[in-house]
Amino acid sequence: MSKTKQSPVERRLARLTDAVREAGIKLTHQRIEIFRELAGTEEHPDAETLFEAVRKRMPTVSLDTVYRTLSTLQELGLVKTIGQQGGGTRFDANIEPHHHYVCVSCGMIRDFESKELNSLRLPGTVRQLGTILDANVEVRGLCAKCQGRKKASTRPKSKSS
Amino acid sequence: MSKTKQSPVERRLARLTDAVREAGIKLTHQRIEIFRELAGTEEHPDAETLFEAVRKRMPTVSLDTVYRTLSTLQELGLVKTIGQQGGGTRFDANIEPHHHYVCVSCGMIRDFESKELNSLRLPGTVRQLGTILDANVEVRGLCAKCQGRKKASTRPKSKSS
DNA sequence: ATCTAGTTGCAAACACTTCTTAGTTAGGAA
DNA sequence: TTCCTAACTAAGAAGTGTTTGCAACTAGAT
Repeated sequence: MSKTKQSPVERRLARLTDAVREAGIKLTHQRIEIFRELAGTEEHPDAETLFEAVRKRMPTVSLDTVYRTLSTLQELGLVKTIGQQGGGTRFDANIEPHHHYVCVSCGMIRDFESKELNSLRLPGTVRQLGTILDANVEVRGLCAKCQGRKKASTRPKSKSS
Repeated sequence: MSKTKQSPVERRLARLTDAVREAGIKLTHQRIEIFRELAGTEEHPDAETLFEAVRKRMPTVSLDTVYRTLSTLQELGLVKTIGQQGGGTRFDANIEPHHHYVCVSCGMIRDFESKELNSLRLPGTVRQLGTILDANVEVRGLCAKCQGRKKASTRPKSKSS
């Protein structure tokens, strides 16, 4: 229910307020500050970096809370992680250009080829960031096997409890 | 060991032999077996999985050798990792569809937008793997800042003493 | 067969993340 | 405002995934 024009950060903070209320959890200073910090940067920080930044304004905040809050924000769908989480680094002996399909449920990764995707037209803004070595596409979805499993377990779609 | 036609695995193993020789390092059983295992699977295993697999044939191999070998193979350019390695999980408060530019040197990540890339045409083979939730492009390169740094440090050694 | 630098196996260290316990603070409903 | 309790801090410990130090070993050259 935003009424006036807000900065991107304020808009995101408003979304936090809504989401927290809807989830029936508390809107604590820690949650606000941690999210504000993340929403206000383009640097995709890790937990430690975020902790140090928030600490400047809230000297008593603990690293543990940063981790817990990020986890909560993820459940609320307000925050995403970059790259895969959980499990270790995965290796690939295929050094030809190719793309990946990743199952969001079981983590399965499969290669696929596409000449078209090998030569994507990238927007000019990218070139301003630096040189381009390669570009690959990561498709995420639910693999055939996991679709079967989901169906079998007859689990109605529910939000995280 | 005398076969006329080579399987893809054998072809890759031949590349290993060459690369190892060229780099002036030793072609140990461990390196052969670890690489053979990785080159022979499409599953993009992690170090632990690879370790367990190699162990069946080489019961004395150790997990740290797997790690060290994978690192060596990476330096030789025979193996790649999927996703970012090193550092912790990185977070993103931008939940709109977007793409990433990643600097291979400093790890900097920047978002970029592209309507065109938001609606990529994916090959039909992908659909056979499972449902498609989203697809995003990851561009890797050397960011402007690191280009400057590289230039400065790669400068032909002028007489400085 | 001998030599030796590069490699390995083992254990221990390390980095990141999560969890435990216990005592305190503070959000927000009544 | 009062009260209930979720959420917090603190300090520690544990769980993963990865790296390192060191003595023993071995690939490959002589």
